Amino acid sequence: MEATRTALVHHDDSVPGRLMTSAIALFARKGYAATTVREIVEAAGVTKPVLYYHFGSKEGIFLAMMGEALREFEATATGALGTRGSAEERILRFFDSMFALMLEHLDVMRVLEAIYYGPPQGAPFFDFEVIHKRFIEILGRLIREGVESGEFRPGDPDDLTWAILGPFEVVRGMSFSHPEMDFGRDTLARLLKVVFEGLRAAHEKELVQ
Amino acid sequence: MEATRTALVHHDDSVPGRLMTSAIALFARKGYAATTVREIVEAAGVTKPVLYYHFGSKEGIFLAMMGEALREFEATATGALGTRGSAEERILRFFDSMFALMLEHLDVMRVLEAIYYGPPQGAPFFDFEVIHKRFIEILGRLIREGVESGEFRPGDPDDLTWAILGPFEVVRGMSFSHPEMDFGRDTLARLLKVVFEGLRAAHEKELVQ
DNA sequence: GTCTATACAATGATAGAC
DNA sequence: GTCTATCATTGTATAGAC
Repeated sequence: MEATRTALVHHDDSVPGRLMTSAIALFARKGYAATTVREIVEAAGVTKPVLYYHFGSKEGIFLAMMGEALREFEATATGALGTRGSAEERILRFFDSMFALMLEHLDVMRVLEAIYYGPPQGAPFFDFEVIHKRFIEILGRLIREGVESGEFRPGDPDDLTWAILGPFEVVRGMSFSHPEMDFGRDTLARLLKVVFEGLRAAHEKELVQ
Repeated sequence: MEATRTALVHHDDSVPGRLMTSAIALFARKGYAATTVREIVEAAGVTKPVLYYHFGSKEGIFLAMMGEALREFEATATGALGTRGSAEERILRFFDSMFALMLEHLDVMRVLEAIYYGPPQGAPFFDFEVIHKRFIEILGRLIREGVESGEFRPGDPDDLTWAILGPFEVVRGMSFSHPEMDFGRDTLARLLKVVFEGLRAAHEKELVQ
């Protein structure tokens, strides 16, 4: 059950690395429950006891995979905060970093999100909540700074936070369901700008409100 | 393999209805692959051959479930279009109808989306694409009308469409991952208003662009 | 660390009586 | 239409040799 300590998401060609690479690809393509240990070890070119030796169980390799993802997320999120500029610029930069990280590890993210948003598929418990919570917390702080400085219009900071999260959710979803449409970082930036700016025509602004 | 023709999502207490109710709840809670036929029939208070008699297979009951969902979606989407008002009002109404439908069938949606956005979990093929496509197509048409009438500012209609989809994606995700937070229809309406209006303060509008 | 061989429970599905 | 009993297969996991 002991997990390895090396960075397995950036899979080297060691035996545990190859096992992890295979597991990620298979979990992403078929789901956790539908993937068999036999398939994982065959794709890695080893036999079953090798997986049990290195990861202890099917659950073990899953948890190792998620643990590594969590560490990378924390590092990137923290790094993206140490920049300067307007609230709008900092929000753009934060989303861009997070989305780039996601695109780098699309398969891991697919597994992670399938379980976070959907049925657990028999996968062991993993506290995805800390990731989601931290993401929203960072975003909320950036929004609040923008409201306090007068850069953003007054309004419920929570509502503004959820609203600006929208474009990220859209490109995230499309990256999974329609990777061929290439909803990349530029698309995300464009959609964010639309939300910053609003949809209404200028002359409508005073009319409605 | 023959599917029943009655509305199974609004489960009556017939035997096929009870089987469908159980299957929906279990697929939603554990995932398609992780749910066993034995669990379904036990929850429905019948034995295994009964499921095979009515639905032919585990795949059969899944496909019946999705077929029913597709029919309900089509009916609601078409109904939501026959209303008048400004583009903004019609968009709000369209989203509200779709979200209400989703909340009514949270479990079915959880299964559907887990497979649409994530790994298929060994579930049989179902063309979810027609649902997604029709959703976007309707939204795009409403946006284009608003741009042409001058109600919305000029801009790439596709970008505006994806941007206004954001709030829906946010409340959808939160309904699944945090049902206790009650991201309901009112929240959706508020977030949509934020996007219509934009985040920037009024005096910033001309400065940036 | 990796192998062959296998234990053993659970799975989807069916035969045949009623 | 629903049951009991059972099948063949596949699942995770392990023992023991090298």
